[in-house]
Amino acid sequence: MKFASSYEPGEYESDIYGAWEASGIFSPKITSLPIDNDGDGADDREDSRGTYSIVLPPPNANGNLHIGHGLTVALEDSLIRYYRLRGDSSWYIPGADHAGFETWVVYERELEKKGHTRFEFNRDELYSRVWNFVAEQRGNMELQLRALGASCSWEDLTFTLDENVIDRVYTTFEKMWNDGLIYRGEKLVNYCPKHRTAFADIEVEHEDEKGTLWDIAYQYEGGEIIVSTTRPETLFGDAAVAVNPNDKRYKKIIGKMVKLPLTDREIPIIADEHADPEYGTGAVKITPAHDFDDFEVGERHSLERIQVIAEDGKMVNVPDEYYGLTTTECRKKVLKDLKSQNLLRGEKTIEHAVAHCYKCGTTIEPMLKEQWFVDVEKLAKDAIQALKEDKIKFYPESKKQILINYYENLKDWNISRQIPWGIAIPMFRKIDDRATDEPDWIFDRRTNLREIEKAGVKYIRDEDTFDTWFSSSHWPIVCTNWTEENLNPYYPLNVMETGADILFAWVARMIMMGLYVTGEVPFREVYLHGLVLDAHGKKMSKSKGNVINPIDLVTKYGSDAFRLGILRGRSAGLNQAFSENSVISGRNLCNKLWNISRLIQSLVDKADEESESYSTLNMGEDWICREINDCLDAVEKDMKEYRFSEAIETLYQTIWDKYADWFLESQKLYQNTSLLKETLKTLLVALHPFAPFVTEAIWQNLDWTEGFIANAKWPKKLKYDPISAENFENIRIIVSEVRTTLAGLGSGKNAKKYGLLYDNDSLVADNSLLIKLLTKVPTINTLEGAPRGLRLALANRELYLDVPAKVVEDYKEALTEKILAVGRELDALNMRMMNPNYIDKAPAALVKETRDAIKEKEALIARLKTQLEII
RNA sequence: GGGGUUUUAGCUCAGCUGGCUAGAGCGCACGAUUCACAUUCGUGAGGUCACAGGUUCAAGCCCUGUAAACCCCACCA
Repeated sequence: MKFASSYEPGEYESDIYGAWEASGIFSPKITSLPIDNDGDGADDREDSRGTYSIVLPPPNANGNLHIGHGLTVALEDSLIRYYRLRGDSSWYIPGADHAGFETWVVYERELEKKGHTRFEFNRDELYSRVWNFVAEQRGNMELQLRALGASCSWEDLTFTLDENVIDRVYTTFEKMWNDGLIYRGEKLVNYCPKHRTAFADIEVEHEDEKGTLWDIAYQYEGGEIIVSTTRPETLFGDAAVAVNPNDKRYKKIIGKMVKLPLTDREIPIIADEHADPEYGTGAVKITPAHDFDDFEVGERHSLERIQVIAEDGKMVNVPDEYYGLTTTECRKKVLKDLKSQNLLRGEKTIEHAVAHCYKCGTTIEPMLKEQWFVDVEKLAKDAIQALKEDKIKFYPESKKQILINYYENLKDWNISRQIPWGIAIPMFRKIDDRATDEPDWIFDRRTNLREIEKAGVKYIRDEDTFDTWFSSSHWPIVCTNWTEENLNPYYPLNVMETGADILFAWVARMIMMGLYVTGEVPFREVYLHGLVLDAHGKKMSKSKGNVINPIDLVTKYGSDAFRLGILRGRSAGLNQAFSENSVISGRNLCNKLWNISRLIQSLVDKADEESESYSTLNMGEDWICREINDCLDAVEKDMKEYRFSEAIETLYQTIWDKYADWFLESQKLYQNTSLLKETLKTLLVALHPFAPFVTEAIWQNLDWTEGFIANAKWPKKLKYDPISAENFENIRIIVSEVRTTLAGLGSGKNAKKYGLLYDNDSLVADNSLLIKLLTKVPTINTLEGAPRGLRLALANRELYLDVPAKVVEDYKEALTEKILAVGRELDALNMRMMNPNYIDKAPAALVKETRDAIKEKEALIARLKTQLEII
């Protein structure tokens, strides 16, 4: 016997994965390139697609997978495996992300642990150090993906720093540069003084915090104006005081020069809509170099941008006594000095949003820097158009409009990062001042060089690297090897499956980049999953200690159990709780299926006949064929609509409740082995996308299966007799009623005592063995003489449990309750029929259904009442 | 400040185009049993579907409003 009495995933999983990988079934070769006879760019073959492609959102190369990756793989691999079974050439393309900033933070921490800082090394040294660090870490993540069952084509693994990726990124950058979509600008950027790098808006986290709003007097001849600020230390960078042009209080003094406190400088009072008369004193100091709003006010009024906070977070361009202080120290001193000069006129506590570095929590300092920007206007416009034309379908649907709103308000994209770990920006700055005719910046791919010479002019490479999202927005393009010359059947991807949290950062940018580079959307559908929360619906975090490691669950319960568990009860776009219970339930299903197979294999072993083709021989067999077909229909529909949870639910019910508890039980009377084989194979294949390992382990253990189930064909519908199938439903109803009634009589042991009597019922007579088996009643006989015992609550059958009069007496109360309950149902139905509008307006079929139901209930009540009278 | 999502059994969630006598898993209660499986089998309890109106023959589902929770976006000094 090959089947142990329970399924032990640990004994099979790694061997199975190894066998799959070695067989090459995960690596689709593009066997036939498109055939384009008429030159319209479209593939002329009838079945022009036949391909199914998904890229794995590349996990960070520097660490372990977390629960979100577990969900990602469960979703994506189910799709990939399903379409592979359906006969498509499925391509699951794995990747790894150098994760510029993320990895950099991890590495810098390592450096600090060893007592070093980044400033001891130059950019190139740092780059190669991180490269080695990542190379050490990367294998982990890839092994974990295998443990989750991801049927990736490993030979196609793409790393975000692979040469072809960098190449493609440079090509795009060059095209954008030539199209005028790239510009260098001095703008305020989000700057983290700890990490010393700029961020995109999206990488900044805003939090409401308590702060203080101070009132400070700025004096002029014959008067003063009180400004309100939360950042007194930046006053050294003030270029003006703004008031609202409609603010009557200040109208007369617009244009006056005021003396900037603690300095000798004078700044003007200007009129600008930005000043809100309702807020504070209605007058606001303008610091263009250190505040996003003020920057814009400064632009409108051509104000000087005075930088007073340096990149290390310390004060510069300020009077000596403040120079070199941190912003916090400086704030204290400024307040103290203002107070001593009697210029501090008030303070109050307010609540305001403060920007933080999403990694270290340090307050973001708006900083004036020269950076590379992408002009997003046209890119966003094209993306919006594509979305409005429904070129991409979203799951959940609501995300589409959210994305359109995002595009509509998108600001230019800062793509410069001041960290060494990343793709070097291929721009070189002229250092030869005499070459006045030459442009200041030129594009060149030779980023391995620090200096280059062109036409006798020397240029030095920009030290900055690209924002990670600039390269990863090319992911569908680079992973499928799309090129200008190659009509690639795998591009666009069928679906982009990823976390809803990176809709803006990643999905939005892939769409813009896909359209810009290829002229086509990069994927036809987007499925977004939500966060996996802990069992109580709280976010998982290290500090809360509620983090669940997917690999721990895989080790404990098996990969399939994890996949089934995490998909259960989950729908698109929602942040939903997850608990070990659902994994346990998945583990139980695997074991159930294992034992079902064990039973069937043992039955097949015992059988002598060897029939290749199956046919149904009794009602139970017809019934299970019908149920399995319904299940296949449901699963197919669910997969098309990404309803993973429902597909699994249906499979679970079909395998456990229908196949095992009814059909296999009924097969214990005698066995139709060819049908057993066929139905088991069908169910195994249908479950395979979700539970790849156990289905493969079983497949390999069965004597009558070939090849890998991972590479099998999706089952065809089974043939059966529908009338016979429906008859089995009646058996089920009878059996259920017997069981319920027996349970209502008290002890389950009664089943051993009481026989079943029938009057003129050929269905029961013909299937008495089966009914005995399923109900455990000892005898089934025809009723002789007057009715006796307990009549079953079935409308159209004369069935009695042969119980003594005293027991019937005890059952009286239950019977009365039953009559009342049916009566209530009957009343509800009658109410419906009494409404003439119902008969007029409801569909005829429904009205008939109601009429039939009424007849049935009436009959049932009549029978039960007779029974009551007999008692 | 703007937007979105959620609210159904003790817990986690289904319920797709309105037809529902509202389902599942886990948990709970009662019972069974060693011959595929205790990771088992059978039975059951438990819900005015957040609240208030409305549309409809018919509302968990559609509309309006209210409340709560969560999330995203946003420069408010």
